[in-house]
Amino acid sequence: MNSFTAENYLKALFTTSNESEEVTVNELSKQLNIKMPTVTSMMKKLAEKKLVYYESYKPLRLTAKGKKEASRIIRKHRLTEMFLTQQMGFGWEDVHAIAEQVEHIQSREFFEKMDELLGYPRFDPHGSPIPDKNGKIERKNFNKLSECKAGEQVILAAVINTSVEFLKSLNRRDLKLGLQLKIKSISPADKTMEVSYGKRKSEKFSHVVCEQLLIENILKKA
Amino acid sequence: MNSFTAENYLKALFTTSNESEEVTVNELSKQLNIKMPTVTSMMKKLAEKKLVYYESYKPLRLTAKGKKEASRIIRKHRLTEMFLTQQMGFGWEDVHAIAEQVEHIQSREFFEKMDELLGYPRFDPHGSPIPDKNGKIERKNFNKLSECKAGEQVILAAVINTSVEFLKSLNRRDLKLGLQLKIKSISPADKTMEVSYGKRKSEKFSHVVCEQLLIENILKKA
DNA sequence: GTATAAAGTTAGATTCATCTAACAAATTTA
DNA sequence: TAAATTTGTTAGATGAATCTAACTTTATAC
Repeated sequence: MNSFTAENYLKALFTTSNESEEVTVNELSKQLNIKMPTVTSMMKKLAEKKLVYYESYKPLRLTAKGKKEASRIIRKHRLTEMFLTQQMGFGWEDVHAIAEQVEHIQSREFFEKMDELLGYPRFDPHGSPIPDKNGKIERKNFNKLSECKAGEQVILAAVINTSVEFLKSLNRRDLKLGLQLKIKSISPADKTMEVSYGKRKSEKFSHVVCEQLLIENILKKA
Repeated sequence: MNSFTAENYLKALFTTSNESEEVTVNELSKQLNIKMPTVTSMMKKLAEKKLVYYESYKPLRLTAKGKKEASRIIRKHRLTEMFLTQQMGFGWEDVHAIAEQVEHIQSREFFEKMDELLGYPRFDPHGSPIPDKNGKIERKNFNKLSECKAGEQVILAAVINTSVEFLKSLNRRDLKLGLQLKIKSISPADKTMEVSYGKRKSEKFSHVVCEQLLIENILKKA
């Protein structure tokens, strides 16, 4: 089995799995844009390699080995995204497509060097955590901006939607991770939020947009 | 046909071809470590795509289109090698293996950014020319150190042998591109050269080694 | 200048990742 | 709970890249 192919299945299994760490053949098929019979047959092969648990008609689950392998790939992807923005000057909207390719490079040294040059970052340019070398992922419980109340002050910590269009729309409004946002008001009609940040004193964000933005509460000094 | 595969054939055709730009099936087969029948069948496919001229029992030749495509890949390879040494801190002995993988990445922007960050370099870390965007290659007529005479002063411009072992052996002797070498004497018995450079006042290089080192004559002021 | 060796091709097999068509199981719905 | 829908599997085909075995052409050597 081509490592490229297997890696893409593992990554999809990892990122698509719900809280119970399960994925259905159907979900995976849609995610990868590969027909179900192909997925089934690949799952059998990955099961032989002890990377997934596979039983007919049951949801799929990564084994510990599979999880480790998957997070190794996600680590490479996210380190690459970080490298592309921090060291090469790409915008956060441009890095995904390139990282999808770079993540398959087989060279421990290459990614270790990136990590070192970046100062061992813990989050990628979209705020997603970078798994450590053992596959451990820092789980921060960020809340959605849409769940905040008027008057709150929060910090933009991550974006859920990482599509080029969405990120470009955020660029147009000078929105970046780390910015402090102040919620001035929320429209009762459609939940549109009026927010101020940086030099922008009054920006309106639709509810749909607010659901794609993850925030961190500002730490209170003891 | 997978672009990865085709790219490797094109690259090999380009780098293996002699002055008359011809390569035999046998040579290509050895170069790529792929059996002759496989090469033959791939050549027929590349011929359909107008990338090579193929006629039964005749040597292979890249078309103009094929040459352009091949030098695009070599450009990506060499830019990557340069990026790895200059921007990431790798040694010249470590970059080839990584560049073999990175060269297949499909992203104009990625390589343009590298080029820009590097200041549009014209040679890679081993002294090989980096093809320009149109596939044009600067041909410098470097001479072999082995052909120099005692008393000459020259500059180390490139290495022919880019194997890890050879480059490490040069590292051990503090030899780098750009160094000025002074040929102190040549043993009549085995053509071993006694050379001085930098802080090294007397280093001996066997004839075999001297054949792997390309030099540039020092420019005389007008 | 024929015999031998080397190089190249053809034919046919294999493995991988994919597909479609047909069938089976599980889930949802009426 | 039986019918309809969705999900999943099996079987069989396809195209890509590779191989080996057998054959043909070209080059080399005596």
